[in-house]
Amino acid sequence: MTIRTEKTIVDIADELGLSVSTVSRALNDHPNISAKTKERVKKMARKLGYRPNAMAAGLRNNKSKTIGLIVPRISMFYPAAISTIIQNKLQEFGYNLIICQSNDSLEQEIALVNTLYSARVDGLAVSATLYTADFSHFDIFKQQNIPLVFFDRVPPKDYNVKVIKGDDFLGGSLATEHLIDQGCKDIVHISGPLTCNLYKERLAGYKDALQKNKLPFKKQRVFFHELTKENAWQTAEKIFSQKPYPDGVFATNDTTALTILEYCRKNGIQVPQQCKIVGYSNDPRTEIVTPSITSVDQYPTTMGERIVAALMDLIQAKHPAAYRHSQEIVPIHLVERESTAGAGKKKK
Amino acid sequence: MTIRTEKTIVDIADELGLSVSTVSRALNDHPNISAKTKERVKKMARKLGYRPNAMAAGLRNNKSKTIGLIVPRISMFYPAAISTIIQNKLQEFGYNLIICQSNDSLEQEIALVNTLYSARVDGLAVSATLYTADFSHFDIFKQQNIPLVFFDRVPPKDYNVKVIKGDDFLGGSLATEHLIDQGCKDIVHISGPLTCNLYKERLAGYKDALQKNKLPFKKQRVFFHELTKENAWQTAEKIFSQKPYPDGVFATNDTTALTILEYCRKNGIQVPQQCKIVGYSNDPRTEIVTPSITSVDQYPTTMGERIVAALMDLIQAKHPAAYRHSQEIVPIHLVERESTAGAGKKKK
DNA sequence: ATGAAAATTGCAAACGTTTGCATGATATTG
DNA sequence: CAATATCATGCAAACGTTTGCAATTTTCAT
Repeated sequence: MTIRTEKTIVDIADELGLSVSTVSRALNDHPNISAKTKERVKKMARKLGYRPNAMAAGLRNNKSKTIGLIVPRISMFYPAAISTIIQNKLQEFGYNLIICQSNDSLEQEIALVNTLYSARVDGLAVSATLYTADFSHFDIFKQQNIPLVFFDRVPPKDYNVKVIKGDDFLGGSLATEHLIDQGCKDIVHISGPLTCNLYKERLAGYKDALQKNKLPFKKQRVFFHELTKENAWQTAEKIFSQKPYPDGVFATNDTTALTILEYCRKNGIQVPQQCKIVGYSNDPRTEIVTPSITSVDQYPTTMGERIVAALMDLIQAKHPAAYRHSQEIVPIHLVERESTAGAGKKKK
Repeated sequence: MTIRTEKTIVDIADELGLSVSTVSRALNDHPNISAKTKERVKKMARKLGYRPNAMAAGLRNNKSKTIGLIVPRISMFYPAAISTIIQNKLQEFGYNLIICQSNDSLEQEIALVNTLYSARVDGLAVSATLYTADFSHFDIFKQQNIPLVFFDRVPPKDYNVKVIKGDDFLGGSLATEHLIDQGCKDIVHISGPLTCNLYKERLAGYKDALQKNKLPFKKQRVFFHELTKENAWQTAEKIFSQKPYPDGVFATNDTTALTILEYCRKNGIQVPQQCKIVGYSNDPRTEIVTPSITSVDQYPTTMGERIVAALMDLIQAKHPAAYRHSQEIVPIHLVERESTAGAGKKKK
């Protein structure tokens, strides 16, 4: 039933009495082809409505001009912001982007790695699942020497691979220190699964800041949950189920910070007077809520640009030696807002 | 320098002393192949670490198992929410998704259509640019009978194609009527470029509601801008540059509504007492801001699911007759919040 | 005009699959 | 046991490009 009307390079060749090789070279501006032949060919291509078949070219060249991206979910602010940048940047380089979501499921992540490999993407950028501890399903990419870049949620150092991440230790420490500077003495930290480097490092930063400021680290003042809104609400209930209330909360993501704020507002706990709050990622929502929430900005634009730069680098170079561990750190900075306003002994 | 280690179907055949055709059929569970051969082949495939080459298969079959998606930008709530759903749904059907952003540039949109065609996507879903009036660059897809679905921002009826859209007329009218019900007499509407069906229809809904309630439609109470935050702020300044202030504002998107609220708060205009506000899309930000903003929910999940359903339908059926105009309407509903609380003569 | 160098074009194989048709092997029937 | 039906496998072409090498044409100095 399908009416074949797709024009190929062969049609152009026939029409012009040329060989397919000449047509191919003409379309690709090969130096061996005379200017006037190129013109003739291109004109005919336009006339026939010819569009190159990327799959055929890809098969022959063993490259797809396509990059794969795996993120937990594209509806979350930080990965969404990064995806946007990556997509736009890659477009400039003539690459397509296949965006996939693991939905934080290891099983889905594994499946995606395989389909993206099957699609023969020329490179892969990944922010792993919360629970990815074993990274061996990414081995094919290393074996076949296909550019592979991890960002944000990354594997441990011994999984030799290119890594671009934020300075989560510094972020955790700055956030905590800021709360201390604003007068907090009893700071709760809400963390995530420690399988994930992010939360481990932010927690370490939190500990470090307490220590440097001679405040005790208390195990029971650290809460763990799985970073959904529902869980955050439960954690809030736990935190405020008994006195004394903390005078500061450092949440490891903004959704949690927003939920804590909501809980406080609904339960008459004054923010920032009674309890100060800091979040992480500088989600736009933290800015518009009342009071606005102090948060750690992760420069998603920089992150996205660096990811693309790294991929393009690896694609160009492509000497098999590329698979050593190499880590790039994207800076962070604290955006101070109303949720941490206070007496504020100023920083020295 | 590259070490070829990619295993192909030929390697499996050699290893087992079978022909490639048998291997191919075995891997695809063709009925003509005996159970034990299938087992042997699959086992060897696993052992060799074989991964199918999607490009080779695609070239042969003339299908890529890939769908293209073009949206203005994936960082905006509504398209982002839809993309999420589409991606997850397609994954279930074994399709990859190439997400592209036109950045509301017609030029980029045209380029994207061509690359996606070159990639030989098996289907294309599009939410057009604000300024796309001529849709002829999508003609190739129609000519080649490749499933094509427009959603949200869609072409006019005479561009015979499958269309899935929200009920924007109803949305505009419900929003306006709600403001009237809450006691507003002088309602400003902030619209977008009328090249885009969405804004035209919401505006029509606004007019209709005024008329039905015997309120005058005044041209100078409708403002047009390009829906960025900066422009929204300028529009706010224009609106409140002279008295009388409007007692209601119906903004055609949430970013604008949020900006109007911000302006009001900074300038001591009480919301909702002095001025009520309604937005469009039910962006999560409208819920958390103070006061929370009434907005029109567009059921992005439903939209995403319908898009995928439509694409899969077209892919299955594929009788060339598919290119008649066909329109599907996704319902909307008004989510009432604090920004329109008021006397409220209740609806009959 | 001659020959060699330079510029342009063509031939044919290859990329990794899938599939119509033919062939070979096994089972079934009278 | 032959003849036939059924099942399992193989052959070879095709999908639309790209590219090394060979062949042809043009250019240019002698």
